[in-house]
Amino acid sequence: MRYWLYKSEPATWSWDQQKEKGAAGEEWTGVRNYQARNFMREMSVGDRGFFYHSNEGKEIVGIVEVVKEAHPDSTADDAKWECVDIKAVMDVPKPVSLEQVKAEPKLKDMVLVNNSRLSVQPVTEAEFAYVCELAGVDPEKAMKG
DNA sequence: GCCAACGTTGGC
DNA sequence: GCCAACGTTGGC
Repeated sequence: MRYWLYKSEPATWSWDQQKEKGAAGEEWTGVRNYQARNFMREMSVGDRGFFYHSNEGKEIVGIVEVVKEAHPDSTADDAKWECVDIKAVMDVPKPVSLEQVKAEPKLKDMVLVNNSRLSVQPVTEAEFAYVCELAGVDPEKAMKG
């Protein structure tokens, strides 16, 4: 089991819209960055991740799970671009802001802080657990389902 | 709305 | 294969 973070501008694709898709989930389309695509290729069904609102909000608002591994992105002209399908698992009671993440010494190495332009990124198990605590989520539930 | 950081493109 | 020009992301 690995952990990830997905960024989305709420004006384009929000957490509410993600939740409306329910257990079937939805394709995480639109990634046009090789690093981000390569991370998606590494994902397995069941991997958990954070859903982050960029630009507006700038906070982690929910927990998602991979339901389908990497496959061609139907919105891309070029077959090289791929996406996974993810579903919403749970809200976080206390969204964790970028500001909070930056203020936490334990989270100083998060990609979110160090590479602000990467839209799909890995999160370590320790980081994931700690952010869960800040978010008011039981890490056991968030990490094991 | 600005701009820094970063990635990609394309001329040479 | 270098690197200048350009485009995009996303924090501020």
